[in-house]
Amino acid sequence: MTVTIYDVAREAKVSMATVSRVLNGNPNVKPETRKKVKEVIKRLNYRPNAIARGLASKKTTTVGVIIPDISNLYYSSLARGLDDIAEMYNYQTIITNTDNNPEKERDSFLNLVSKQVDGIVFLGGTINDETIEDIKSSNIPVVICGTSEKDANLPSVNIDYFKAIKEVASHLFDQGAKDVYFVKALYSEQLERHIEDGLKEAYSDYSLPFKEEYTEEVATHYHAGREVFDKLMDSQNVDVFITMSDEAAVGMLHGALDRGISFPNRLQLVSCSNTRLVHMMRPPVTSIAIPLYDIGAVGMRLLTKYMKDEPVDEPNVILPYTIEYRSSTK
Amino acid sequence: MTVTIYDVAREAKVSMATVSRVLNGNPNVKPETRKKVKEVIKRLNYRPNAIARGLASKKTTTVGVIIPDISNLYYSSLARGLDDIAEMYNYQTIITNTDNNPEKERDSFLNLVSKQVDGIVFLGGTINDETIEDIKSSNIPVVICGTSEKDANLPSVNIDYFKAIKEVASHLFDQGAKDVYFVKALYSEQLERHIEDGLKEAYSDYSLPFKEEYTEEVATHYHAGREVFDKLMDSQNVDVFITMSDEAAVGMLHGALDRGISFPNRLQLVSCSNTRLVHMMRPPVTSIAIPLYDIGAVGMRLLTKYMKDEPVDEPNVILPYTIEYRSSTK
DNA sequence: TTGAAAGCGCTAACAC
DNA sequence: GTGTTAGCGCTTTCAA
Repeated sequence: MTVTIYDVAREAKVSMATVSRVLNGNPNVKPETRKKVKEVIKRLNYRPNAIARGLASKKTTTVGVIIPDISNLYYSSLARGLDDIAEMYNYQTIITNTDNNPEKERDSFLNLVSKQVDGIVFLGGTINDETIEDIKSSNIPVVICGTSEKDANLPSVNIDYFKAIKEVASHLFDQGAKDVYFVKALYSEQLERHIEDGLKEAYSDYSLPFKEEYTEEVATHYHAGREVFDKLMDSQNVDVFITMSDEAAVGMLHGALDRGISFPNRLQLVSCSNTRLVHMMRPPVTSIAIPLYDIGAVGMRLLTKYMKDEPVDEPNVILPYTIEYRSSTK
Repeated sequence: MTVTIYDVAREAKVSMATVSRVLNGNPNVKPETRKKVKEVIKRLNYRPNAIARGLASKKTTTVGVIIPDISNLYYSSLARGLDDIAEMYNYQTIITNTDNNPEKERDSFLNLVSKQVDGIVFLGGTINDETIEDIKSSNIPVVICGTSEKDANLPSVNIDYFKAIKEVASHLFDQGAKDVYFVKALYSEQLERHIEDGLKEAYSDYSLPFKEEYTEEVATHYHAGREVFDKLMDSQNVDVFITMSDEAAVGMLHGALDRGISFPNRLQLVSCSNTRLVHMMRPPVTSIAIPLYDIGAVGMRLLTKYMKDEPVDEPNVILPYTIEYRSSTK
C-alpha cells in the first residue's frame, strides 16, 4: 500500500506529530531527530498526501484559473505568466475554459471553490454578474487579470486601455486619418468597452465625427478578420483598422494583399493584442504592446499576497504599455 | 461558517449517510427522503467539499496534465481537446508547464500524484526515463498524447509520423527534390526521431544520398526559423524545408520573401504542426494535418477508461492524418 | 431504506 | 522537543 505518515513515524520511532513537524519545517525539532526522520522519509520514499493535508489545514496549494480559451494565444500568454509565478510560490493551477459561456464560468467557479483552491484568477474574458455574486459570498481570494468588471472592487491587473487607444488614435488623427475602425474580438467586454470609449473621446478631442459603425464589428479569428475586412472595404471608407485580435489582423493583412492595397498609404492597421503573432506579420504591424505575460505574472503575485494574508498596498494594478509604431501606419 | 453535510442532515432530519447517498445518486433512498434532502441542500446552498470527498473516496475528479509550454499553439491545441473531454466527464485539469526540463517534469508528476489526481496525461514533449520509473511505480493511470517513449508500453495517442513523412518525402522526390531538410523544434524527441527515421527511409527508398545535415537544425520559434533559413540558404543547397514548428515556418517564409525567393519553384516548404498558423501563411503552406485537438480529446477519453476501470481494446491509438498540398510545394 | 460509526492521512492545539 | 488527541468533511461498510 501507500506509505503514510504513520509508517514514517513508526520506522523513525517518533510520533506522527514529529514527522509532520519535519515535513512542515517546524523549527521545534531536535536536529538529530529531524535528520533521522528525513532519512526514513527518503528510505520509504514517502510523499505526503496533499488531499489529507488540505482537509486538515484548509490549504491546498492550488489556485484556480478561469479563462475563455487556453488555445487562444492571447489568453495562453497570460496563463503562462501566471503559471510561472504560481510555480515559484509552489502553487499548481487548475485551468478551466469557459468560452465566455456564463454557465460554464459559474460552474467552473463553484467547482474550484468546492475543490478548496486557495485562490482564483480570472484571465481575460468577461465576468458576469452572477459570478461576481458568487465571488463575494465565497470569501475566497480572487484576482482579475486582463479584464475588469463594472464595480471595480475586485483586485485586478491591467493596462490603461483607454489611454492607450487615445494615444494611438491621436497619432493617427495627427497624420490625417478620419475613419478609424475598431474591430472587437470579444476578449473581454469591459476591456473592449474601455477601448471604444477611448476611441470616442479621441474623436471628440479632435472634433471629428464619430460614427457608431466604427466599433460595431467583431472578428475573433483569421477568417473573421478577413470577412470583416472585405465587408467594410466594400461598403465603407476606411482609413485605419484597429483590431483586438492578432489573428484577425493577419486576416486583414491578407485581404489587403489580395486586393493590392498598400500600407500605410491607402490603409493603416493597428493591433491591440501583442501576442507573438505581432512579430510574424508582413508588413510589420503597429501595435499596443500589452505586457501579457507580466499581467498574468503580476496577477498571480498579487493573489499570493491575498492567500498569505500579506499586506497589499494597491489592489488595482495598472501596468505600463508601449506603443510600437511599425510600417503598417504612417 | 461553511455548511457541511452535517448541517444538511440535521435540517433534513436524516443521517449524514443518507445525505451522502443523495449526493452520490445512490438509488437506495426513498423518493420523498431524496426530495426533502435535495430541498435542504438547495436551501442551505450546500456544496460538498471535494477535498474531504477525495480523502474518503480516493477519487478527486481531477486529472493532471504535463505539458512543455501552454503558450505554444501546438501544445495548447492538444490541451484544449483534452480539456473539453475532461469537462464532459466532469474532470478538471491541473496543467503544469515543464519547458522540457526533466526536473520540472518529475516535480510536476510527483506533485500531481501527491494531489491524488485520478490520472495524468503527458502532452507533447519528451518524457525522460526517471519519470517513466515514477509512472510505473505510482500505479496511476497515465496516457501519453502526441509523443511517445522508447518502450512503448504506456497507453498513447498519436499519428504515424513515420509514414506521414515518408509519404510527403516521396511526393517531393517524385517532383524532383533532392535536398530535403527537416528542421526540428524539440517538441518531442521521440516523435521527431520518428520523422527523421521516416525521412531517412524515404531517401533510401529513392536511392538518394542522405546527409546528416538534413536533420540537424532546430528552430522552435519565428526568429529561430528565420536564422536557420538564412544559415542554410547561405551555405547549403536546399530544395525543401520541412519544419516541425509552424512559427519557424513563418520565419522561413519571411526569409524567402526578403530574398525574393519564390515558392515552389526555387524552394518548397512543408509544415508538420498544423496549428492555426498554417492557415495564416502566404503562400499557403503544404502541411501534414495532424489532428491536434483530437489527439488530446481521444487521449482524455482513453484516460477516462483507465480511471473508471473500463475495458480498453487498444491502448496505443493511432489517429489518421491527411496531407494538405498547397502552393508552397510543387 | 436508513443510521451509526469507522476511517481516509494529515494538521494543530495542548500537554508533558 | 516530543507525544497525544481531536478533528477536517466526507464515503462506506455494517447492522438494523
